[in-house]
Amino acid sequence: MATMHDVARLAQVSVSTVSYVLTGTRPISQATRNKVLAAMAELDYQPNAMARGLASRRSRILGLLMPMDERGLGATETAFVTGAAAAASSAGYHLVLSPVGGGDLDDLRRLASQRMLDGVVLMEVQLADERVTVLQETGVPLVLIGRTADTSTLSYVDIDFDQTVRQAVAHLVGLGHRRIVYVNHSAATLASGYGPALRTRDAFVAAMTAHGLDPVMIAAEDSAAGGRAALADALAQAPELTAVLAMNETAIFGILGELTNRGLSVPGDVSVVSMVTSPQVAELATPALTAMTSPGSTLGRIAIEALVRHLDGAAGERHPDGSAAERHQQLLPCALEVRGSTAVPRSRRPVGADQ
Amino acid sequence: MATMHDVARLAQVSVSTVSYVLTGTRPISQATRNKVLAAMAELDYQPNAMARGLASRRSRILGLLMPMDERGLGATETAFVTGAAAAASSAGYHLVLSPVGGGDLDDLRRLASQRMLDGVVLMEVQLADERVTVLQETGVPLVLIGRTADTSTLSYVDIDFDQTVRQAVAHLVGLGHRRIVYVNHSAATLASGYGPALRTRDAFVAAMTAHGLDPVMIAAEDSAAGGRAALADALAQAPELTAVLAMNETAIFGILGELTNRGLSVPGDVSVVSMVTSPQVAELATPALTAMTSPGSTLGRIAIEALVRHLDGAAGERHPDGSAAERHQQLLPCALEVRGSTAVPRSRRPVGADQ
DNA sequence: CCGCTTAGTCGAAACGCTTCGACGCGACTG
DNA sequence: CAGTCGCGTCGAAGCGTTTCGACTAAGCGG
Repeated sequence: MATMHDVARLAQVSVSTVSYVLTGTRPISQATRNKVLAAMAELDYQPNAMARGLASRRSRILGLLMPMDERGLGATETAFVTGAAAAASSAGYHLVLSPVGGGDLDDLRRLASQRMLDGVVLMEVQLADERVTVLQETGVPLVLIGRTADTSTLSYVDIDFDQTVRQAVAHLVGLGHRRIVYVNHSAATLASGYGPALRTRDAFVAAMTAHGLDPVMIAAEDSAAGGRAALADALAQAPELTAVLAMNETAIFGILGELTNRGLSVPGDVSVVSMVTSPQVAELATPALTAMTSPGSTLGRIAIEALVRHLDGAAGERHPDGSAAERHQQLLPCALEVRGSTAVPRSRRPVGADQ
Repeated sequence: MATMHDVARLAQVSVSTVSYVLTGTRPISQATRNKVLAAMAELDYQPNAMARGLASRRSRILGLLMPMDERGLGATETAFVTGAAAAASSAGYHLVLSPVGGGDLDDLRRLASQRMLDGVVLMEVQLADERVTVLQETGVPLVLIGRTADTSTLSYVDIDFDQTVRQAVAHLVGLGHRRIVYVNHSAATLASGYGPALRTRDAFVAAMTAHGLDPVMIAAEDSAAGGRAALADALAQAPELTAVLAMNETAIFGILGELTNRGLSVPGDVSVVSMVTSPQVAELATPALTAMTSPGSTLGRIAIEALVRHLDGAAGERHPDGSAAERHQQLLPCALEVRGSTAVPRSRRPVGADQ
């Protein structure tokens, strides 16, 4: 493994000159630069990341902290990751994913305070999230995907749930649906303060009320069985329903299965819209699902760009008022993609009327 | 940020003593150890990962290189990652995931040769995989998930596809099925040398032949539409089929949809077995799929353990014959989990006979 | 023609840790 | 009782960079 000394010796310049060629911190004449570059190529020189990190006090590594549960990562999350990785790479940073679970807060603290990460993007943020506190204590620059309850001091990028729900409801109402049921995540998830679940709930109530309609909501476990149970609940509470709006990407397959079991066709008898769903998953169903597609990779890119701007700009760009850091706060809506699972309701008669 | 010097001064010992307390490289008396520990606690000392890495020439970071395509990560891959992370953590290593795509071989080379990673686990290995070559050139210890064509010089852990297919076929044949169609990945995937696709294909031919049956195989695109097309193909080639064995986790939903469309019930008319599938995905279908469950987290754990053994044992444990490294090569079968999608065939008459 | 800036380069001091050789000392050994 | 050994500790030399101050030579306005 060649070091900078070797390069310097071969190019007959000092070590610092080699460093300047590499980092561009000071001007170097074209002739010298060429000599150095040639030496590097000849020795197949690669800078040692550790030494560089130690001396410069920055690792050029960004962490993406993603809780990995049994469910796996949907295409949405994957798009997010690839978007973030691409953005990091083009800004000259490496992106590493750390699969920190719920329990290992200590592990998280250690990772952050060992100065191995220049900055961190935190996914799946809860309204009250201990991880945010831990990370803030360590002083690592931080961008959230999602929002905590108090957003005032933090940078975040999140889906505009309000707008997304409003658009979904408008689509269904526009088709003529009046009786729409919203299937959310489980009661436990709601109780735990999962932002998307809470925000979409509120947005649904608001949107339906605005249309003069009655908002019916059901909580469903994140499983096919949960979806089946939720549909049963829904039909019990609102036998005349003609449309289902589902936030729960996992439960939706159970919902579809149960509809078939009960002899109800999609979209003939019941229209279904899936929220925050990737095209890939939407296409898995038969018929393919009309869905609100999440802006996954854009979200990832924006988060990283905000973080990098903060890091690279940290030098002198403070506000006139003396406030330390720029906050970046942004919401992106999901896009409506109409596929085969929504249609004009067959009739205004309650679907259960002929039973 | 407190440094080791601060700790040493506060504890009134030398810097090296503090280091020995931390690393356990040399014996330290209990009294001294306590003084040092107390000082660390008081200063909230955290060792600087970069300095440590520079001095010791090891980062205690392991890389998990996972290609992330649009499809997303299934529960199988997720289980793998969590298993690996847990194993790494309990061996005192950090595990970072790097979402290296196909194109960035240079990026990969840079990452590996900057001595930031002590070792690497490579996922989704192709039979002829350039990444393996690149990584071997850099001299980074390497464990594969999957196998290249020539396995002689490499460590790997992989699914025992032969055994898995044999077991799946045995299950169906045991129920009385004679006409079984195997739905593989796409022709393009096969042509690209994707090991699992090729190995299962060969294993299926062998298993069917052993039972005196005719192996019918269909390639399907990784999408629901691909699955629908594949089923149409299958019925054209073997109208009397009573069972489908599918390797393609994505296409399987299309297969199920198309069966329903054609008025064929599962498992009444056709039994379906999904290969290398997680319980979570299997439960999404209605009825839940009989599946060969992949040993995800075990696979991850074993891979990391092999890597760590290599790294920690690297000191003197060479073979008597002088060969440098121990190779770890292991295959794990998937476990058959019978759910609702398989049953005794309704009759021996071709399913298409009444058309 | 003189001082001043600026481009281009060098040498040396960090950065925060590990590790090696050395040393003092009490406990064995013969 | 001298010689050995191993435990516990120290000081110093790196590890491979970045970065800062200093120096030289050239360019320029007055």
